[in-house]
Amino acid sequence: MPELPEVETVKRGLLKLIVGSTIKSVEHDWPKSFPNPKTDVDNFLVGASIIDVRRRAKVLIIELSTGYSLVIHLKMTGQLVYVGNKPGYRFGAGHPNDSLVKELPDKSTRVTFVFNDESQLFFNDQRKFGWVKLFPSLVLDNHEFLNKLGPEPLEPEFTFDLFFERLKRRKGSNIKAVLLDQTTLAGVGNIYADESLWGAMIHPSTLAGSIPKAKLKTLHTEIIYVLKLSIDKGGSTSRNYVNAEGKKGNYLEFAKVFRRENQACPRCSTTIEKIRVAGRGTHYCPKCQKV
DNA sequence: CACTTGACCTGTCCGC
DNA sequence: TGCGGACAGGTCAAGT
Repeated sequence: MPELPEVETVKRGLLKLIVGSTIKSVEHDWPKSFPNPKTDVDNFLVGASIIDVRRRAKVLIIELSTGYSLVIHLKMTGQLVYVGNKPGYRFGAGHPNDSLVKELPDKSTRVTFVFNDESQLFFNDQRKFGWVKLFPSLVLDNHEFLNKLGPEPLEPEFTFDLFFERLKRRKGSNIKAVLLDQTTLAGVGNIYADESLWGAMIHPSTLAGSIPKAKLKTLHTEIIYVLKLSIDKGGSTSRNYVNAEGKKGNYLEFAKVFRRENQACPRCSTTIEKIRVAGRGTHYCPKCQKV
């Protein structure tokens, strides 16, 4: 999925496109994608207006007028795409190369929301790992699911001292696994783990507990840098990702190592390698990222 | 607890 | 051209 920058980009799109809209009906086909009791759907979703759209880690929270919220995880291949009549908005207009989705619904559409003005929001998910769940808004802030997540890297709370503290309980794992662990730090996934480790010149297999403090300080800076840069570029489209208007993100044009195996390292020209770390494909420069 | 591995799914690509 | 296996922006529940 979509990591922090992609989810943030979707959130910003939805803020412009669906806040104020009222949900007229909902359809869904795959139970695990939409595991909600029918009574909740009838009482708290149908007829509800969209009040706000927020993000925590890689999770989207759509706050409803009924006191409930739609909580959405896109996992690996989830998309939330709006098709409708907002002024200035035309789905798929004119730029076929910018879009992965030509017509909706398609065969990966799992949930369809229809608004009062007949515009629609599609939750597509090829691999069916993602989900859309209704929760009472009041319990969300104390829900263990959100509570156990680590700090938001783009909030002021994410100081180097906090990062250093959080890393202490994961001294025995390699740093790549630690960056992917959402309870240590929220929002980094496979792309930005590789990119920030390249920036800090740390080998992805390095034991977290063995990294000098100065390098961790650089890593802290790089995490923030790559996440912000990616939001600037509208996120990364590696395969499936599109924003709320169905358009791809451009970060990978600026990526230093991710999906660039066999290309030259932009820093030292050594050939970038792809290996497996923490069970994930991992890209790094063997010369400037030593263990 | 800390850590690793397989499972959840569909689709695509690569080698035989 | 067909088929098998590996792999893909992510978590979880199990296992050690």
